[in-house]
Amino acid sequence: MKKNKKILVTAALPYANGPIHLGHLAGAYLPADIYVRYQRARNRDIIFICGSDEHGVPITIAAERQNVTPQAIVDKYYQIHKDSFEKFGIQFDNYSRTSLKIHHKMSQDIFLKLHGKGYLSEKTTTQFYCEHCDRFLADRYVEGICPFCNHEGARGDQCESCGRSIDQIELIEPHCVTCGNKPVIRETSHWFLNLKHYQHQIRDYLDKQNHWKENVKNFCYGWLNTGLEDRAVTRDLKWGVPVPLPGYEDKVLYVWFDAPIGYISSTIEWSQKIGQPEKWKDYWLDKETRLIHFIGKDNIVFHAIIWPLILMGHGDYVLPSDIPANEFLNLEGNKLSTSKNYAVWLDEYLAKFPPDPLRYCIAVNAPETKDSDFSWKDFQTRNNSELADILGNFVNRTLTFVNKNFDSKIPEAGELDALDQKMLTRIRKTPNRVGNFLENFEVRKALTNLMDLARFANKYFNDQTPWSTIRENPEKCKTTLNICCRVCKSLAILMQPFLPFSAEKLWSILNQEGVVSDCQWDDAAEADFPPGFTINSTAILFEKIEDDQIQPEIDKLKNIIAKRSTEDQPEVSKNNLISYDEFSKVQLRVARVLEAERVEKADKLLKLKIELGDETRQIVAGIAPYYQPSELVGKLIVVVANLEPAKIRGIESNGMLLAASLDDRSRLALVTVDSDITTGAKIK
RNA sequence: CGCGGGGUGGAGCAGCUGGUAGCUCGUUGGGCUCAUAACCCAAAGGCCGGAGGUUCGAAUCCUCCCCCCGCUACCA
Repeated sequence: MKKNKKILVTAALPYANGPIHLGHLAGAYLPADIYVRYQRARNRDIIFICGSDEHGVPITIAAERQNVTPQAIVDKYYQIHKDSFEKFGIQFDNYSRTSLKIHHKMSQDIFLKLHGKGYLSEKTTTQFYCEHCDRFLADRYVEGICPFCNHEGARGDQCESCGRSIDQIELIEPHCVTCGNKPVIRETSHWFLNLKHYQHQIRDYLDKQNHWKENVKNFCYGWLNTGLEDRAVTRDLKWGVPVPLPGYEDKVLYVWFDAPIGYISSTIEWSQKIGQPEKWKDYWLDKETRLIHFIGKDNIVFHAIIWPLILMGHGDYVLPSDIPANEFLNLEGNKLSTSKNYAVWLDEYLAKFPPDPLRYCIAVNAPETKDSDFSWKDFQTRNNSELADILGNFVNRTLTFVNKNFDSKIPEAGELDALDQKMLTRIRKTPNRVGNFLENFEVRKALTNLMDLARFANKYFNDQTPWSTIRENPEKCKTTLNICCRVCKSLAILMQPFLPFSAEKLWSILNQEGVVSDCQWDDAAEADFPPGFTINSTAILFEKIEDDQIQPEIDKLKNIIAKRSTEDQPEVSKNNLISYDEFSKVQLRVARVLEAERVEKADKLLKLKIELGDETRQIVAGIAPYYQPSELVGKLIVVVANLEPAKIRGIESNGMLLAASLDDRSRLALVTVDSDITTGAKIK
C-alpha cells in the first residue's frame, strides 16, 4: 500500500444495551486496536473511530422493563463501554454516541440526499397499532398466542416456546406489551432502500475488492446471488433519529441505517474536539483514504453491501476499502449468548485479571479464518507457558543478570561471534516481518513472529552461557548481555500494539524516556543503548495464573449450561402427579403408517399418512434424523388421536406420534405395539 | 432441505497458486542452573474425514459421500 495514504479505521459501534464480551473484542475491537497502534508506530496518518449505537427497539424495551428512560439505559452502557475499552487499552481517537445532535443531523442529511436522488421508495404495509398507547407496535412490543403451538405470551417476532418466527399479524388474541390492550391493524408507510434496483452497482463494487478476505466476499456473493430485497429504513418508533419528511413526524430512521453513519458523525465530533472542525473532510471526502471497517461476521451484510450502497447513493464519501471481518469466538466450545448470560464480560474480567493476557490469548487465537474457541484452561496455559515462561522470563533473566553482575549498567559489546551475529540479524528482521503480517490483518502470525524472537533469544542466552563466561570470559559475557538487552528493548517496541501495558512496564524498567507508544516501529530493528546506560530494577512482567483463579470462571460457565438444559424441560422435571381424569383426556390409538415422505426444506420433519381405524390421517413428525421414510411404512405406531390440528411448515398435522428419546436427543425410538392389532385400537 | 465455514499427531492450529507433513502447548528422556520449578536439546506420536479421478507425483486440483458448527428451520 502507499505509505502516505490516510487511513480511517472504524470498529463496529457496540449496541448500548449490554456490556462488552470476549466475542466483541475478538471480532472487531482488539484486531482494530492492534492494527491502529502498529500504524501509529509507523507514523501513518491514521484515526480510529468508534462510539455506541444507542437507538432501536431493544433499548426501548430494556428501558420500559427497568422503568427508566431509554436515555438512562444508553447513558449507563455508554459509560460502561467507554470505561471497559479504556481499561483494556483500546485507544480510540474518538468514542462518540449516536444519540448526539451532530449524529442526528448527519443521518437526516444523508437520508434526504438518498431520498432526493431516488435511492429510496415509499411503501405501505400493515402493522398492529395500539390505540391506547397511540403508537405502532414493533414486533417485540406485541404478544399473543402462538398460532402454531398455542403458547401464550409469544412475541410478534418469534415464539419462545416453539421457536418459530411469526408475522405479528398472525398472533391469536394479540395484546400490547405495555398496556395490555388489543391492538388494531392499521396501514403504515415506510421508506425502503432500493437494494433490488441497485444490486448490480453493488456487485460491480464487490468485484473490484480483490484484496478482501475470501469469507467476506463469498458471504456477500451468496446474498447477491439469491437476490436482494428492498429494506425499510424507517420505523414507527419514537426513540431514534426523526425522519425529516412531512407526514413522518412520528417515525424514526431504522437503527441499522443510522448506525454506520455514526462513523462519520463520530469523526466530525473528533475534529471539533481537536479544534479543527473541517478536519474530518480530509478523511471522508478524500477518495484516496483507506476506509477500514473492523467488524464481526454478523455485520458483513451491512458493511459490505448496504453501507456501500448508502455511500454510493450519497456520492461524496469514500467507500470502504477493507472489511477484515472476523468469524466468531466460542467459549469453552459453546456459542456466546448475551441473552443467556453465557459470556465472559469484559468489565468482570478486568476486575480480576490484567488486560494483556487476555489481549494475547484472543489475538494469538483470533477467529481470522474460522470460528475459534476461548477456554480458560487455554488462557491459563498461554499466559503461563508463553507470556510468562518465554517472553517474561527472557526479559527477567536478562535484566536480573545485568542488575546483579553489572551493577545495572548495560555492558558494551565486544567482538561478535557467529551466534551474536545471528541474534542481531534476527532483531533487525523481526520488525518488518511482524509489520507485514499486520498490514495484511494477520494478527496471529504477527504475534507468533514476535514470540519467536523471544524464543530465539532464550536459545541464544542458553547457548552463550553467560553464567559461565562471566568468570571465564568476561568480554564475551558482556557482549551477550548487551545483545540480550537490545532484544528486550526491541521486544518492548514490538509488543506495544499487542501488549501495551506490559510494553510500557518494560519500557520503564529499561529506563527509557516517554512511552513506547510514541516510539517508532523501525527503532526496534536496532534498539541499542548509549554506553554505560543504567536500567532500573526488574519487576515481573507477567504473573502466573493459578488453577484456583480460573476454576471459578469455568464452574460459572458450566452452571449456566447446566441450568439452561434443565430449564428447557420444566414440565417434565416437576414430576407432578395428575388425576385419572386428566390422563383419560388423552386418546392414544394404534395406527399404521401408510406413506412417509420428507418435508421439503425441513431437516427434521416427515409427513406421514396413517391408517387409524376407518379413517386416514396426515401427521407431521420430527423424526427425520432417526428414521428413513421407507422403513416406517407398514409400522404400527401409537398416536395421540385427539390432539388439536396444527400447521407445521404449512402442512396440516392431525395428531402426534409417540416416541421415546434421550434428553440430548442423541437417540429416539418410536413407540410401537407388541403384536399386530387392528388400527384405531385404543390404548389405556 | 438451502446457504456459509470446517474436518491435519493428545489439545489448539498452520500448510491448501501440487513434489517425501509443520508450529505452539502437552508427554517422555537428557542437559543447564542466569531466570517466574523458568530455559536449552532430543525422542515418541499423524496412512492430512471416506471413496473415486486428474497428474510422473495431492493434505493441497475435480467428483461423490460421511461427519461437525453457524444461519435458516425444526412439535418427542
